Amino acid sequence: MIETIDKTNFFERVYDVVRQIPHGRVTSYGAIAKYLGAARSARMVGWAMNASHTMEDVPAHRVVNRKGLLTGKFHFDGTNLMQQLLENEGIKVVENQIVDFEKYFWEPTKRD
DNA sequence: TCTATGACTCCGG
DNA sequence: CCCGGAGCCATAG
Repeated sequence: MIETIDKTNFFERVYDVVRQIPHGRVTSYGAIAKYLGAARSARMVGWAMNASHTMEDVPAHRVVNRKGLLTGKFHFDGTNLMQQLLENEGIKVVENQIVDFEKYFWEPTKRD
């Protein structure tokens, strides 16, 4: 529940949304930012993800840019760890880009 | 307080 | 869709 989150922490709001991403689905930074009411702060979402390393329940690998490109894969420990995690969820990834991105795309507002 | 930065996005060509 | 440029804004130093 977003309302129950400590709104003082922008990061935690992002983390909460990311945690709500269904298994086998992905979303974009902009979608999250928009859901948080800061559509122009997509970069902040990415920034928050950078700090998500301290979190364990934050599937940052399910968050990609609007093109479905794994822009943050280099921030993971392994070179292709992010891709492996996505493929493990049934998502096809080629050249650091999610195949049929629109098909796997998940919008926070839908929370399907 | 001010400046730099970024796992982004939008816009025009 | 690709490319270059501009905008946005929270956090770090």
